[in-house]
Amino acid sequence: MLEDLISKIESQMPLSIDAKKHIFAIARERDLKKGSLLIREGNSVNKTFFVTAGCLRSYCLDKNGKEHTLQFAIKNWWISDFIAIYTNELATLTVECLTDSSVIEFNAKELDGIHKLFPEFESFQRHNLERHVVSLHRRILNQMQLTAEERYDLFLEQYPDIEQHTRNYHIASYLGITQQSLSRIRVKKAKN
Amino acid sequence: MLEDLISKIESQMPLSIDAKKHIFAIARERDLKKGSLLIREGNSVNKTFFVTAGCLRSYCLDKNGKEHTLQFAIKNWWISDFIAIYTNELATLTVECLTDSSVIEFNAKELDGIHKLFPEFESFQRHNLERHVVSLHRRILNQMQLTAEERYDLFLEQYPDIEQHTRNYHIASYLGITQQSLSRIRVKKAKN
DNA sequence: TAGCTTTCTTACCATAGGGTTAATTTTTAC
DNA sequence: GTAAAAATTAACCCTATGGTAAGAAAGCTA
Repeated sequence: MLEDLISKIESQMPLSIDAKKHIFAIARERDLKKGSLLIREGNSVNKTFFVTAGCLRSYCLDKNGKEHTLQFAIKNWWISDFIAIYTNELATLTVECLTDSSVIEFNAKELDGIHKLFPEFESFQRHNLERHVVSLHRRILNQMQLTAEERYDLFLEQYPDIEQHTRNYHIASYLGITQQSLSRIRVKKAKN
Repeated sequence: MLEDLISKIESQMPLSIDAKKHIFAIARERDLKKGSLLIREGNSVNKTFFVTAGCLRSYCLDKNGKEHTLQFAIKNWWISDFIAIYTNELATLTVECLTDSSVIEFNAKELDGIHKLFPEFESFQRHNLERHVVSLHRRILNQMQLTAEERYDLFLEQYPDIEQHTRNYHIASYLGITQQSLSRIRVKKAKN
């Protein structure tokens, strides 16, 4: 529901009536079935999604057809193909609903342009971009310095409830291992 | 030299005399010896660096004392510990000069605050943040879907002149492999 | 509930890359 | 320019993870 987004914004900044109205005007609520694709590799992209229920992921296919999950998104997270959005290139990612989900859909340019109409959004958006940078830096560092098992532990911490919604091979493809390796790790952990 | 930065900015946006003066006022030119550390893990960080000559890198140490290079920076690149800058946490990275280098040092908050005095910087800074996000996304995807050899090829493309400045183990620690593995890859490529 | 489909586990062997050490080459420092 | 230090290569074997395939379990569908 749109109220989820409004309260998320209001937890970070005061929101005028007019600004709220504008958000209502450019937002589109969508309910989606498990398996729906919001963005498809190779298509043009101009939408960003705020998740209000369910679970989605973005992934790419490598030249051998193997999937690599870049991001999961649950309630109150944003998801899109940010490479495509920020570079105006075609999508290299696919965004898929892992469960029945509800999202708020925005035209990325309209959303991005809010600060032109409502300058109070300027630092809010800047701050979100900075946090995005931080989370990506962290992901890179974790991938470099942690073992597959440590990355799995961290995943369970960071996404405590997501395991119910995802297939093992989704998690494996996020961790950068095969589902067989993940299965081995789970067996090993169950023994301890 | 500061002129390098000015012309880099002017290649992306018009720059008023006043704005230029302001940049001169908050910038500090520094010449550094090979091996100097600009940021040390564990210390507080409030500086960002624009490289005008030489070559630097940022890296972290894992719990086994192994180095992992997050970024290289050559002429016209920015480098810092962006996690620390954007979260106000202590540095998790170390920034090191790989060669004698020249940088322009900024207080990160002052640099970031330019758009408050000169609003024309707002979209410039936003755009830089977006490009930062894109490059990090790309790094993650490359690390996930390419082999060590493919990542090395890409590295040579992206940093064509950097090999002269860096030790093999710097490159290996950027690629996520050991220097022995990199050595093997180089031998293999030399044979073809 | 039965039957079908998908996912998960297990076991096998294969392989990329890691760790250690020693020999060689390159760089640094005097 | 030479000696010392550091980096690279090479060879060894080791380990974590991958690929394939088969069986077990779970989830859907009728």
